[in-house]
Amino acid sequence: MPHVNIAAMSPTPPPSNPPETPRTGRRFRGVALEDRQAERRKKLIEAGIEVFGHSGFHGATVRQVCVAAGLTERYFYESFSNREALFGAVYDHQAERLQQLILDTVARAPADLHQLVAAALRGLYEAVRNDPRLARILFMEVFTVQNAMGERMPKAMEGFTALLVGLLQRFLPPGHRPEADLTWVATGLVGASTQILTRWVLTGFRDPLDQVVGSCALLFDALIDRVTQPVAAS
Amino acid sequence: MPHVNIAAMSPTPPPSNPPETPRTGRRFRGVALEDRQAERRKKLIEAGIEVFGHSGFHGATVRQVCVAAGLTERYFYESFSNREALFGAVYDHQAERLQQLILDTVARAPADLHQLVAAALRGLYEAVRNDPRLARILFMEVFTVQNAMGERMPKAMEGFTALLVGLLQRFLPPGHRPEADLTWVATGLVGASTQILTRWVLTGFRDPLDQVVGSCALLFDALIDRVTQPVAAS
DNA sequence: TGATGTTGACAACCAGCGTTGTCACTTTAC
DNA sequence: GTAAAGTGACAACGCTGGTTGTCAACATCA
Repeated sequence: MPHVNIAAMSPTPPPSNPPETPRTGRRFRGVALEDRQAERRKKLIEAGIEVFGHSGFHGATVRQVCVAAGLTERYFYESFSNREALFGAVYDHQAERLQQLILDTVARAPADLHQLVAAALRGLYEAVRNDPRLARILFMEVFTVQNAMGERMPKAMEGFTALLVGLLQRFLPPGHRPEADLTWVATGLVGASTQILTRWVLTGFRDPLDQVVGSCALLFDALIDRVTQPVAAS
Repeated sequence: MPHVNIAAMSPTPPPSNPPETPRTGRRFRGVALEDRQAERRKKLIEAGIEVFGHSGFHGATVRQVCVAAGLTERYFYESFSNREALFGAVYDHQAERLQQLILDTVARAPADLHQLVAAALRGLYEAVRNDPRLARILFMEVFTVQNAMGERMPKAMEGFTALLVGLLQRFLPPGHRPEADLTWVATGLVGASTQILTRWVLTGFRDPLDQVVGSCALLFDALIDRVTQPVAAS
């Protein structure tokens, strides 16, 4: 058994809501208060993805989000105390999507680490190409949001990094490198992936997916080989 | 001769100002108009580094910058049309510093690519540790400034990437990889370096320089070895 | 049917900040 | 010495956007 608890990587699994949800308040158009609120919150997050992903955090206004959500400001403040709070929720939502995607790939992974890496990267890159807002929110805008992101972003990045460290430790002969070094190396690989991804987005996905994924995988493979094989020279 | 024109990498070398600078305007406290303006501009950029590096672009205000510079708003708008313009100048200034630092390392580089990479990374990381505002401005805040940065940031990143591609092409047997792939790989390595750097900054330089540089260099070395040696298996 | 919860549209308030203007004071040039 | 340029402190304007409040229309439930 590897050290990594892959399940623990999954961000805040929805607590299987207790069967007896005490529905309070008056029903409206047939739906309970909680459901209406949840529905609005969902709409706001979806609108947040759209607006933040398009205009960025600082370019977005609460009013824009509300228009996109088809709701009014009042309901914005019903679900979120301010714009930053919405961004936090949006970020978590998107990060969860990506992590889940990678975890799925890892779960039904081939035993070969190289193939596993290639598959995970491909899934990641395809997802972003299908929805470039992902990249902007997760890898660019985060940096700009002061408060929540001093916490959230490192957490998410560490999530990916830890997953990678776990994989490396699982597949590599133990004791080859101290874990601290592995963490830095994994950090670097995460950075390489995201930088390539970001540039790919910015250049309008000009180069084919295979080339981009292949180049990124080459970095992973090189590192894996290097750490796997006993040191040769120098 | 390698393809790279290293000199061309250097951003906008100051044009050796013509000997006969037609000093206009009245002298004040013994200095000419142009010199006073240049002095103020310099102070503003220095203040910009301080304020942007501390509060970020969106957290900074023109007034803050002016206070830090010991000047008034009027002189801000004398040198820069708005806050974004100042950020652009600050960014260029810092990017130039770093690029120059790396170019210096490369210039008096050992013939061994591994040692060269290690030296360059060490210089880079030391510079940032000595002035963390560098990292924030160059690797974080850029993303958040819409207009100018859609241009500037890619340019600067491409600068580093192109330098790296040039190095690889110079030291590697030619024709091993298509250049397009090399560019993506170099992009990844730049991303790895900056991600590690950023995380190092955010964790308060807890881990020792040697460890961080070593881990980052490991990625470079692994890639270099992999591309240098003829493909083994797989 | 009537009282009350719910919604939507939108005005209003408030603060911050970019930007421009005012004015007294200092330095320079003649 | 005097007029004009230069400087510094700071007020003032205008806009934008976050946040709260108003009000009429509609839905629900007794």
